[in-house]
Amino acid sequence: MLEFPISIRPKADLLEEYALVARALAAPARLMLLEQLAQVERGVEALAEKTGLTLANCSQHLQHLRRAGLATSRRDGKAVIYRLTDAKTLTLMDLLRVVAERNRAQVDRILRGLTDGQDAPEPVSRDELAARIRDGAVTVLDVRPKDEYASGHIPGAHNVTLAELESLLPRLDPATEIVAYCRGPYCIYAHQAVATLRRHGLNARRLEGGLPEWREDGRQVVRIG
Amino acid sequence: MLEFPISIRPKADLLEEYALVARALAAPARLMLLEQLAQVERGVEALAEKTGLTLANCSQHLQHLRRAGLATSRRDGKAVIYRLTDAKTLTLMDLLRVVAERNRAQVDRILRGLTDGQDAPEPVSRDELAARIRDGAVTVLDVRPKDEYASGHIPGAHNVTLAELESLLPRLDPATEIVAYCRGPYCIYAHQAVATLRRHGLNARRLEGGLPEWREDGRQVVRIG
DNA sequence: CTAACAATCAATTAATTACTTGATTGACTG
DNA sequence: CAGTCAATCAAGTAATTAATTGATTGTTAG
Repeated sequence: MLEFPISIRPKADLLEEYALVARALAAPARLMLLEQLAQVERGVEALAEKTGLTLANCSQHLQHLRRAGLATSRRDGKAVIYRLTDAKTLTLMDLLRVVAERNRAQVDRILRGLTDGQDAPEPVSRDELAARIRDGAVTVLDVRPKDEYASGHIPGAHNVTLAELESLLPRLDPATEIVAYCRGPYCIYAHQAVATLRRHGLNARRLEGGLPEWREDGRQVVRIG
Repeated sequence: MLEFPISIRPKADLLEEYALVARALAAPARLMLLEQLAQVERGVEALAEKTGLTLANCSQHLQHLRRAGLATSRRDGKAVIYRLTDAKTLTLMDLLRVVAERNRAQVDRILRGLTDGQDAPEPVSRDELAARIRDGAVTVLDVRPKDEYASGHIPGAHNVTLAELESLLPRLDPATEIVAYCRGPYCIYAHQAVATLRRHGLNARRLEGGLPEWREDGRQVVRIG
């Protein structure tokens, strides 16, 4: 009779299992994929295009994420749709960022480079933004690509890509506060948008976290189509 | 004039920074070191002995942890003492465990092997244990090595290694609940102790987390010497 | 200053992991 | 059922990372 053998080095085997999860987070390509999956579930080909990975490479990275339990997949006709397993994955991603920002001077240097050395103001909390939306006292900008905006965005947010932002500047009111958001903790679009807006004298801040975190808080999200 | 160059691929560079933190967690040897550092700060030689790594290898792993911001070091005479940077590191370690336990059947299999296939009871929360200690209605066992017990333990806990446990069995009262704890989320001593105790008809459960988590809650810890 | 000790560095080898290419599988479509 | 499309697999190469060994640095003690 064949049984699953019990581990003869349980401690080493357990550590190996935990390390497997960490290894899944240990490649930039997979962090990029997780960021995408945090926006909306997608098939392998779409993910490959979004991230610039080749199809086979993308598939292999996704399988790595699935083995580690960070993503799951289901078949839908010819396509295999991947999504994040649960919010624990988002939490893990954000903790990585927090630790890196606290302890790696290099991270500050990169973020500062995004704003031409200006000091960026503190981000707006999601609670605060929700309150200001209720009062109508804020312009909300979603700085992600059109398709991601379409698959879910904060109610009332206007979709403006960075390329479009310049042409929008004259129509923005310097008296109204602007809050910009993007994909979440790893995304730099909102940083860049806020830097551009402030350079032009507008009162702009970033939202803390991005659309995935807003959704995860259980707040309302609007879909198109 | 030389300046720090601003990043020309800020997104890729940021992801590389976050992946660096994850990579630090991606080796069993380093997880073992982090578990040790969670008990008490130590020099490189002591850590090498505790983990079974060679001195040079241990030093290199510790430097990897330091680069990632998970550990920090200070010089004390001839010795270099390493410690965890902050509680974020503990949180990261525990999240790895949670994700692995939720999604990796292999983890269940290993943990079940520790208890001869018995179902283990739910662990006791730290709040509950604190309350029971106040009432005097519980025997607390610290199942770690003597030196780790000496460097900090839960008030009133008795230090019993697994090797000593058998000889203690006759002196334990089946009517009093026993709570066992060890190093924390990656440690299996408490699992094994509880399994042994229950096999002998005693009413034993594990503490949720270990000494580092208890300390992190801001609860009292006793030192010897 | 010299000896002793703790830790790190440098260089090599072994082992893993990432990416590419081309073949294969599975499921729908006409 | 053949054709098509999406994804995976398999095999090979390139790149990274881990562990070992021996030399070197910094610090204290005598």
